[in-house]
Amino acid sequence: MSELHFYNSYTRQKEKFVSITPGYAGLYVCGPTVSGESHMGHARPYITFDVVQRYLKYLGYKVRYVRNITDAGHFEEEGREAVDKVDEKAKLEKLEPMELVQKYTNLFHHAFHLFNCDDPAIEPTATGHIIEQITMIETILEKGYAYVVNGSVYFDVKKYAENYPYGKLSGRILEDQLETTRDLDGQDEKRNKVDFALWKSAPPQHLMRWKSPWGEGFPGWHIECSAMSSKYLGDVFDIHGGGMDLQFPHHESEIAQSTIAHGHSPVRYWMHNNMITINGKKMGRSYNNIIKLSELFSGSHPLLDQPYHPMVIRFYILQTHYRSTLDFSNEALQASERALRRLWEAYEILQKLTHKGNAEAEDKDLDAKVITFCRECDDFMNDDFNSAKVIANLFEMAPVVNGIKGGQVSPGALASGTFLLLKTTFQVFLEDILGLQPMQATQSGKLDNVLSLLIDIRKDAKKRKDFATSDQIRNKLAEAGVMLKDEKDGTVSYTIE
RNA sequence: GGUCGGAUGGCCGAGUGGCUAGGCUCAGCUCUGCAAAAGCUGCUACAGCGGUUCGAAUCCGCUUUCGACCUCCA
Repeated sequence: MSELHFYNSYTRQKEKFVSITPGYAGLYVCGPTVSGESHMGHARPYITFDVVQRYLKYLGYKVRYVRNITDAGHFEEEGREAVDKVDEKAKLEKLEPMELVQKYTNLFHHAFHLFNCDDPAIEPTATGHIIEQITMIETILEKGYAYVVNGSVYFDVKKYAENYPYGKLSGRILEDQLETTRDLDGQDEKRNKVDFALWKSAPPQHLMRWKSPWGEGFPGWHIECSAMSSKYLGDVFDIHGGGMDLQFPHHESEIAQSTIAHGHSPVRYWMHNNMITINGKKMGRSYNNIIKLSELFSGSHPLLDQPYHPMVIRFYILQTHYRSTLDFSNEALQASERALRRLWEAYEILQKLTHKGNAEAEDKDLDAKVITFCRECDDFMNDDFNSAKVIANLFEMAPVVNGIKGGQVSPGALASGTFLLLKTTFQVFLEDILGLQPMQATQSGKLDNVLSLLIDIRKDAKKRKDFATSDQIRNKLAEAGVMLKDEKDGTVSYTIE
């Protein structure tokens, strides 16, 4: 079997994954800012890295998955006065800031449970790690790479860039940055516009504030991830993930801070997922084009033709490689819904099928094909987590499964070992690695009883060739959202929408 | 303006220098009382123009065009 390789944004090439401690893998993913409801764009990273995390576990790694909650607001540094989004929103919603962030943290958790994302092993909050952040800032000050102005602390990027490769991750050249940003307004406390805040002095009306050696204030955005990732994963850890839009300045700043504080770069492998777009444009709060997850699940958004099940969204995201943009459209989502339904049905059929036990395949060609399709799934995941190709292979095998059930493929076409491999591959990749689940909630026994009564009545009608009655039952049930299906063997199955 | 990344069949989307991913839609056929489902078959694309090559959608150059980042952003 091949070995895991994936694209490292830092080196801009695919690299073989070698963990720092054999058998263990540390993964840090930038979590959400909980000043508002999560939208569709947020689904991309957390589903992507959920699969990464699942796959590492599948490979046998003990994974420590850390994903933070940013519950201390960031602030706009340039132009007007600092605006803290949490602070601002709390005032708007007339909530205590911690009340606000709790509310949106809860909503976030709820949504991602619906997506069947595993909970991270540790989910640290920014406000719970103020001391760690202050300590780290102090270290950076001691090393001479930060300066204090009016109770705020700024990181000296220019000085850093003289000694370290600043801009490598995001492909930026400091000189360009300095040149294109010459027009500072006189108010700016920073020595250079490229500098960023480690700690910000809080204006009097600011609700979220903590005591620090530099007066009351609040931490800068970038420092929380550095402080928390190093606390739980160490000064150097394996993988850091997040959206591409965080590459600069967030991740670039993380590297700079940690490099000074700890003496070396913090991360071995950087991974960045691409954006979800809508009409070709990135979906984002500032573009005013977001579709909230709650709206997606309920269908309550002008752009939505219908509600979409969380599993449809998950499948839709995994059908595309994580480094490609993914454009939203109802057509695409509906295609995913049908596709997932078909694939899942084949999977359920497969789990119920039994093999007749022949050790030798009756159809050698088909047998060999199936073995190849199964084995390739591992190779595809090992090649930069290519879930799109895994799904394509599963679809290749669906007709084999359906064919066995429908009689077009002989029950002994595959050798018993291959049949078992097929079963295992579907189960492992679909459920364990891609993290998909059935869309249909398990029905209550009572409804089952009612339906089987109707099905029996209809069977009698069919026996008597009373198709008017049998069709009436089927049609009326369909109107009520229950689809009946006459199987080849005379049984009747149904699905509930 | 700077940096970077895309442009693939009706739609969504993989992708490797040569062997037509996959999904959805559509059409035909098989099965079926009918339907649905399923199976089979068909629809063979890579923005344009040059170049490298025996051969390029895949490599290079130019053009057109879309986007991301350079402020908060997943």
